[in-house]
Order: sequence, then structure tokens, then C-alpha cells
Amino acid sequence: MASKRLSRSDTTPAGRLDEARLHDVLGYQMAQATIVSNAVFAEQVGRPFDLRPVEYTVLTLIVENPGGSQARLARALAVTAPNITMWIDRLESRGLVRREQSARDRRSQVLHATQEGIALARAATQRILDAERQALAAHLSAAEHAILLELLHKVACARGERSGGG
Amino acid sequence: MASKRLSRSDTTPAGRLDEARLHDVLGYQMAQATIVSNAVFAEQVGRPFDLRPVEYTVLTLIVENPGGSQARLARALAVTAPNITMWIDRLESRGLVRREQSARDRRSQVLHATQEGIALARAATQRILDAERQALAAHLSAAEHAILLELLHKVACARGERSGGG
DNA sequence: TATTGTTATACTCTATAACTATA
DNA sequence: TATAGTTATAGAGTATAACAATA
Repeated sequence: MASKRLSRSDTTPAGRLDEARLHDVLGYQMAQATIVSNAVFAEQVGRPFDLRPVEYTVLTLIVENPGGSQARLARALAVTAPNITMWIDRLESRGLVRREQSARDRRSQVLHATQEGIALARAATQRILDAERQALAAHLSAAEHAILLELLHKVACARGERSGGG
Repeated sequence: MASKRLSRSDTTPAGRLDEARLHDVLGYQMAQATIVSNAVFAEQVGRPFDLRPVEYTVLTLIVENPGGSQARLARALAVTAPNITMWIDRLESRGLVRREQSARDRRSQVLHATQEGIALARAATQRILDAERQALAAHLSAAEHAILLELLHKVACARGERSGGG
């Protein structure tokens, strides 16, 4: 199945380069698709709210998981502890999240989003969802869009059963 | 369609954080899935061949498009010209590609992969395809895997009809 | 005047190591 | 002994600006 086929669509979206050999490489197609989603994010959230993708994700995960720790965030996003410290520093200095020392484990920092942080995360998510739907409407049906999200989620779940991968 | 549902799968693969609000954000699911494909790449190609993902992609696109220019590569990958210069420098210093001045347009550099470069690209692609298939086999059927690749390709094609995006 | 490619430079993001304070 | 978090530092990668050569 999925035997090699050479069609006019075996070409890069920009630059018109033949990519027949890369067509079935998941990492490559992911990188190409990420160019689009990154552009949508930068336009709809990054620039207007001055938020990097990581900042948005960290903020939203804190909104969804009040009382969580930085260590769990670091594991969820496969980034290092010093990295998380920096991003939380920025979000905290902007008044979007708060750090509190945990009562049960005094090493741990308990994270909460402020009202402003919650509002910003909600607004950002709404903008992204709308913009992504609009950007892909010409190429993907609503059903395809939903399937894509599910399949990506399944791929993400392959983490952990492997040696590497955060 | 795709109405919000709260299920046990609305959680990050690692760290077990609730991600219900992020579930439908394509950029987020892409980033999570990329953690897996990046790990596969690093293990199967990055470390053994000392190749970054960009280097592999640049090399493979040159193999597939002999005689192409750096400008087209930059457009295809949505990276800047100085960036491409650097990556080609590295590939050339390792004897994997050659630069020649174009006869028709003497500003342009014509790119060719060496025999060694061609062999390396082929070997790397084979390893990635095998490793990706194996890594995802437990989570995606062969059909789902193929559909995912097609849908990602369609997303990538949304580039260009937009303002931003390289 | 626009395009190809290079150099120089600065910036962002990330990773590692060393440290503290708890457990 | 291991974990949570911070700091300091170095590295990788990217972007911008300025330049040369050509179209």
C-alpha cells in the first residue's frame, strides 16, 4: 500500500521542487505543514498579543491545569527546566500567571493564571481556531480537518513508548 | 461538528496535563506530534549520520532536483538566504554537494549532490521511513498513516494563498 | 531597479552544569 | 539519593543589514 506515485503534487508548495522521495517522510510533511500553522499563529496571536508559540501553550496549559507544577509542564512540552523557568518568568512579569510555593511540597511551585491571563488565553485560542479553520477551508473539509487533529494526537501519543523523545 | 468532548484522551502524552482547550488547535497538535518525529529522526539519522533535520531536507531536495538554485531551496523551506548559504557550506565541506556557477545566470549557483551525498540521502530516507512506520504502527493503521501524510501535504499547500508564511 | 548569493552581526531560543532547598 | 527550581554560561539556529555581482 501507499506505493510510490509520481504526480504533479509531489512538489514543494513554494519553490516548485520535486519532493517525491520526501513525500512519505512524516517529519518532512510535518515541517512543511508547520510553516502554515506558524504563519497563522504569528499573524493572529504572535504579533497582536506579543506571544511566542511556547508562551501561548504554557499559558493555556496553566489555565487548564490550575495548581500544576513547572516540572509537569516541562515534561508535557519536552523542554528543559531552565527553559520553563524563563517562560514562566516572562508570563509572570506580564501579570498573566502567578507562582506560589506549594504547601505540601515546599520545593514545588504552584502555578495559577491570573484573570488577565485567562482572558488572554481564551481570546488567543478563539482567534487561532477561527484562523486555522479559515486558512484550511479551501484545502480540507471539516471532516478532514477533524481527522487530521485526531491522527496528530495519536502520533503524539507514541511518545513515551520509545527510548528518546522527552 | 467536532463539538467539544471531555475524554481521558484530552491529556498531554507526557505530564498528564489537561489539554481540552488545545485539543483542536492544529499548531499545538503539530508541535506535540513533532516531538515524536524529531526523536525518530535524531535516533535514526541525526546521531548516526551527524545530520540536522534541515541538512537532511536540503540534501534530499538537491538530490531530487539536480541543477536547482539556492534561492529556490530557500523558498521551498521558508528559510532566509544566509541560512541556506550556511547549510550548503556545511554539506559542501563534507563533500555531499557541489556548487557550480550557472552558465545562463551567472549570479546563480547550480547545486548537485555528489555520489556520496546521494547514497547518504537514500540511506537516511530508508531509515526514517522504516523507523516512522515502526514507531507509529501501534497507534496508526497503515491506512491512517497514509491519510495523515496526505492531509499534512494539503495543509502545506495552504501556503502562498496567504499573506504570510514564507 | 530587482535578484542571487555572501559576509558580518546581533538576537532568540535551547542545552548543560552547578547550585539551593527540600524530600 | 533524588527531585524542584534557579542561575550562569555556552552553544545552536535564525534574522537583519550591508555588500558584490549580475540581470
